[in-house]
Amino acid sequence: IIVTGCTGWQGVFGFNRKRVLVALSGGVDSAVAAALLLEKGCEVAGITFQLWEENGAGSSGAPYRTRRAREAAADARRIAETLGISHTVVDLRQPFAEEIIAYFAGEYSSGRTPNPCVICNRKIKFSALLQKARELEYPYTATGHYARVEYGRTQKRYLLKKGLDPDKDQSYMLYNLTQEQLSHSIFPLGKMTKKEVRTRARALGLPAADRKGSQEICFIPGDDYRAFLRRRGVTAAPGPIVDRRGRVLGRHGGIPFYTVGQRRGLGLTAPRPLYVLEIRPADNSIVVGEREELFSSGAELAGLNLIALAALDRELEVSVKIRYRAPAVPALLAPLPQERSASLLFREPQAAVAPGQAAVFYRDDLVIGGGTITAAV
RNA sequence: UGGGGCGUAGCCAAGCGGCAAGGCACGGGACUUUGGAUCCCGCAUCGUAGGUUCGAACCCUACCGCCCCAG
Repeated sequence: IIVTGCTGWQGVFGFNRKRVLVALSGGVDSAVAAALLLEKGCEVAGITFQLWEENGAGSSGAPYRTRRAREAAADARRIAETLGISHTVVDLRQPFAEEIIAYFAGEYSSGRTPNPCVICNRKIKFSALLQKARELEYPYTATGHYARVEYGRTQKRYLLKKGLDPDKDQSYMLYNLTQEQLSHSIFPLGKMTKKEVRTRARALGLPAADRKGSQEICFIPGDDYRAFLRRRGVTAAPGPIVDRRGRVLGRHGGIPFYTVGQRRGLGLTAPRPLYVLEIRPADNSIVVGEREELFSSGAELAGLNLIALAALDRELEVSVKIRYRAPAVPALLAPLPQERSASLLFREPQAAVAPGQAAVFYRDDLVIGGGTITAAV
């Protein structure tokens, strides 16, 4: 197994910088990442971020998940002990609530479908990780993500690449990272498969080795984001559900509780399944239609973050992921006049292009960049 | 009371003589660092009782229930 470990980085950063601060989530991946760095002779310290904890009993059947969240730090500590490395816990609940939770609720309230992890990685996790690394004088940071970083000599930029395990690749979630963040990042699992990671974890006797990876949004117990929003007092004014022709088919319980592409939970009767095509905050309506109506030929993006390019100054053939769990599809990426904006034209129409979601574009394994979908075209 | 219509799973709803579509909802599983996305699997003997028929949810009769029109 080849690991993008410290050795590979010495050429770039000099010789005696082998101190790595590893973010330990309490799960297998980050634990193995830390272990691999140790094997490479790095001086490793572990850090765990406390992002969220819901106080008070959740609504239906949430206690299990809630407890899990609370135990994550304890799990991480146990892992650190097993590995024989130091470990600190950093409380980021305040900034997390202000940045991520607020964004999350705000987006849903506006009829968009947020991707909190993408924002969190940039603004919270990697930001705090780098800051802590500086404080503690660790030149490198590492996480258990399935992705790769390289320095591109021709581009003179730090490049993000897909993880080699096609089933686990998490580069999508990292497209929003800054050059600064990438320049310090090591992803020890970038060339490994999940299976290999589990095997290593077992061999190392890591506590979390066989635990099933449960990855709901880290702050949503039981995967019920709607209940979460209600608990946070998100208001929901019921409104009409209409079809493309404007016929009223039913009522919805409030725009925040729906997402483009959604099929379940509409409570409508039709010969064929109905999907949410569009959410219109302007008149508080939700437009539904059949599967075929869900396809769009393109999308508009804002908040562009480029990784492999300094600027997008011409059209570019790329493959793009419209959502995390979707294959990359061919598309034409073109700059738009507005700052950090671009348009995408899919080679084949794509289903459920949801405003708020991230579009990440690639050339082969290389992440070119990404942006937030503002509209389906 | 007379005339007409209807009664299919929790809901909506196909079928109109040959082994009960589909959707919603529900249950289970897969997937999983966004999204009640996606993907699998499960889920009724057809208001009741008879009759006709090799065979009925589909035809006939009676009853029960509901709806509309008439007075």
